Amino acid sequence: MDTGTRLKLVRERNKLSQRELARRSGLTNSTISQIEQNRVSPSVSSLKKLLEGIPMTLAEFFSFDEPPRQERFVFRAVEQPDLGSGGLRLLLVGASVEGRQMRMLRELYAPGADSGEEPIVHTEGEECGLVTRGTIELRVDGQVSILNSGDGYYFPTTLPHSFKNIGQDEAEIISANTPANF
Amino acid sequence: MDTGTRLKLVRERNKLSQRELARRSGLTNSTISQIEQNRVSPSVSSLKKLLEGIPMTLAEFFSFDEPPRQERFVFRAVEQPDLGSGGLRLLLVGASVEGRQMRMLRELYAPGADSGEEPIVHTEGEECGLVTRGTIELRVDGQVSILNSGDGYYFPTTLPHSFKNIGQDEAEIISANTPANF
DNA sequence: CTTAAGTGTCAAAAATAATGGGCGACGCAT
DNA sequence: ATGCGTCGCCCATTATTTTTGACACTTAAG
Repeated sequence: MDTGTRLKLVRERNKLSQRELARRSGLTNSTISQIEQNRVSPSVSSLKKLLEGIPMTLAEFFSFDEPPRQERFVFRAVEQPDLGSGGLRLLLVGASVEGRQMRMLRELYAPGADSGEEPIVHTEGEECGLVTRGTIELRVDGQVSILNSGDGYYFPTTLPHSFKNIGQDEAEIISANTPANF
Repeated sequence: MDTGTRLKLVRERNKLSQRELARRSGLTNSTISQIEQNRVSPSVSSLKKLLEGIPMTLAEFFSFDEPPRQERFVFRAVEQPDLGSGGLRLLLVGASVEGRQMRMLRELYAPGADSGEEPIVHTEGEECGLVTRGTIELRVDGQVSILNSGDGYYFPTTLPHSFKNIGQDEAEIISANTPANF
């Protein structure tokens, strides 16, 4: 969705006229008109001023979108695609959900299997999970922890992290992370 | 945090030089230099082009905060507070994490226990989960499904929904929802 | 009907952002 | 030391955005 349409939607939701929003933000009504028509692309500073009159943050503005439309709610075990390789299976729940905000995985580690060092490709985001079977060695930012069934974790994905099954049986983790990268 | 600093941080995290990012985004390195020094405020269209070269969305860019500072990553089973009542235990993972975006629960349903009809208080948000033990009857927006171990679900929290353990043994669900309400 | 205050839009001037070229500084190989 | 490639920054010109000051339209009141 383009910036102009988005602004118009936000403004109308708050029952503000272009002129009223102009007064509150310190810009002019003409500017707002042109932005909403996508005749110009506002500078970040201008947009920021506009949103202060709403009020709304830039983050909220850009993450604002239509409620997820979907017909399917249930994703059977056999329908979950495997994103892993080798001794590691990563089964994705809700693969077909359009525009989802989270990614939930059922992670199955063969004995000795590990996730490999994850490169820091993402500049934001959080990851959490819970061990349901087996014994996992978790490394986050240098810290090493041993997790057994029932233990959970929560960390920012900006930190280097890796998982390894140090038990003799298969280990299982249910994890969720946001945003739903790939 | 200002836009320039933010961009610089994001660019450097992805190990891109101003010129490399310029090449990828179609803008010039001079522009990037000036933006990062906050000598100019980029237009949304320019910023969008820049972020496409990262790649990153505008929403991600503006919701990017300094990495959540926290010392603890692991949350043991015994440390997880119980938010449920009656035959339902809701164990919260990462309770003490400041400003987290998700809420992960380990949900334990006694035979016959249910979650009750959840009122629609939230105008946005998503919920997903996976059944790890037992048999659950899930109702979402009138649709009824039976889920067994390994089956997952994903739906918008704007829809009415409820869970019930229809098996003879305890049932377990690992769920995550966003935003981390309450 | 007339007036006044409200709405969103438009065109030309003023202000701001983006480009293209050039600068000194750094690391690295010759 | 010299050259080479890259880094980020600076500046004058060009391109884009923002303001100014209109315009046409709608609504409600006199």
